[in-house]
Amino acid sequence: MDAPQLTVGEFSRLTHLTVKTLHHYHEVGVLTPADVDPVTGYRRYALDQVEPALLVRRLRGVGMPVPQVRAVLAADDARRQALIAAHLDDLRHELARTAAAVTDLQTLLTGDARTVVITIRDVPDLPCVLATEDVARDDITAWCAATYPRLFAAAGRLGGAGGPAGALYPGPWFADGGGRVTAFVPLAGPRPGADVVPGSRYAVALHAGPFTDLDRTYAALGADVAAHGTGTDDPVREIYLITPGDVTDPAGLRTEVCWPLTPQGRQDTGKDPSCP
Amino acid sequence: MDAPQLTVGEFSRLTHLTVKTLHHYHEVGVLTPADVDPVTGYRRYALDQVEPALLVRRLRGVGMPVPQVRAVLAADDARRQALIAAHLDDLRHELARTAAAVTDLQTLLTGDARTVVITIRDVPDLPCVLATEDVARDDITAWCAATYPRLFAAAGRLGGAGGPAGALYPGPWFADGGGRVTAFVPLAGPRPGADVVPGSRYAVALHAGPFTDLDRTYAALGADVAAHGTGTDDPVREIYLITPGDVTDPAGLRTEVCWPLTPQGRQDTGKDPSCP
DNA sequence: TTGCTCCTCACGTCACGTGAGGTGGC
DNA sequence: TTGCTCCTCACGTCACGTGAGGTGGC
Repeated sequence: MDAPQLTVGEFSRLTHLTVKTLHHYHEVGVLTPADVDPVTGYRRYALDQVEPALLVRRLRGVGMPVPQVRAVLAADDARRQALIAAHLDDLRHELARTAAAVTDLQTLLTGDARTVVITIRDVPDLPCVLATEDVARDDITAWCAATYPRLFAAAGRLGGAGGPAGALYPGPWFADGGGRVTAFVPLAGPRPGADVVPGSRYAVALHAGPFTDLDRTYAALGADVAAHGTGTDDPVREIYLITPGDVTDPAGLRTEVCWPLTPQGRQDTGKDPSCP
Repeated sequence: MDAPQLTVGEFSRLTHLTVKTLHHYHEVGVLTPADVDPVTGYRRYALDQVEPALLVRRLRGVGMPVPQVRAVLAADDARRQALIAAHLDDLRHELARTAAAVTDLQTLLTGDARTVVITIRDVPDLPCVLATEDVARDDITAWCAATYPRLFAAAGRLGGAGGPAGALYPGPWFADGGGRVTAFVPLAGPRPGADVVPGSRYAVALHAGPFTDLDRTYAALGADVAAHGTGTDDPVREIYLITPGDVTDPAGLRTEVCWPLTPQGRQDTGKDPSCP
């Protein structure tokens, strides 16, 4: 007796996947019918394809991308567990990101911390250890998490860090959704042959809170500079006074945003609240 | 003195929206530049467009669809609050859905409740109040929540309900992602002129747990029927023994799934555990 | 034979991203 | 004048959904 096979319609009834979805899964190789009639093109599914189909439905239901679903189906049990666990971890991160985004939105709506104090500061050339790389906007957090420990370790071997770490973001970085970034850690003393982050005159604002909110400070700062017409196209400098390594609550983070000015622009205000 | 205007690149630096994103928002009318040079096509943004841009970034960050974002920007303060609150509510529902999907996945993986007991039952014609409508799969939960209270109220006026409510899902319903559904509530006594849900022989399985897991029971039932070759293309019947109105934990739900058989098919098993 | 199921294109959706190829402004 | 910024198509991505137009099986 032949093992019974199912048409797409019947298979769809068992699995609650639409026919169009089954066509799609056939096309991309996620659920290939046990049999395809070479003349009519009719798809035939075997009963033992029902179980994988239920799994596919659930994996897609938790947002796993189709290529990963295919990988899960092809994997043995141990690897299957690992792939699924990894995706659930991605889900948790995504959830945390969304929660943070809701907080950001509410912060904006309630108008908390709207006052941004802008000071003018001349920053000298800074001997540093630094790293420059092409980084996409989406990868910047992971890149920083990997890079700064390395830089601090290197600085330690050269006499220790001489101040908070920072980074340089060229003008087009945000416009392009990524690009060349420079991360640096200043050295405690002058060091012959060390890299140097060039000084400049800056309009500086202190950003309190999560990085996702940085655009608020950028906006206030950039709008002020635009209104005065004294900006340049040099990179923006960020200085990380209190970092995710120092506090667990993102609300505790402190970052200085430094917008480059022409040397002939506004005068150094001397009194800089964040640099007493 | 002219109010300073910003090029896309500059505006992008202030708002952290990419140039491509700003082009897109221009095209779809979310953020229209204050000025567009008629000859070069150059976009110019005003400083007071920075604030709406920050809002757009946050609304998109919490997943609000672009048309809704446009509506928020166009709305006055009260309506704006309402639209945002409504979306955050959508987000919460989506979150609950995902959490349930994770549970479903884990249930499948641990293999809990895999044993499905199948019985054969002859169901007689049933006098009912019923509602038939075209419903998409995504809308089915909301439709049921709206329809059953109405049906129970109607049954009450006709002498009360004579058993648990149910529904008929035609064969192609799942294949097509929706279609004509019939929801019914049986009447306590015979009632001249009342609608009748026609009886049939069914293979019946009791589904314990959330509706999102129903495919598991459909699969077991449909596979069994396919293996015996005694199925028909009549609608599947669901019977809601314990409904979301009865319990808060979806794990407590009890639903009978009835797969139609030919009258000459397998015999009524007589002893039906869920119908003592 | 009727009507349902099945088939294959081909295009639409959503919110942008990715080049290609060309021009404007300092 | 060079090089950067800006522009407009046109097409790609992702996971299907939506018809159109036609054929197979009971």
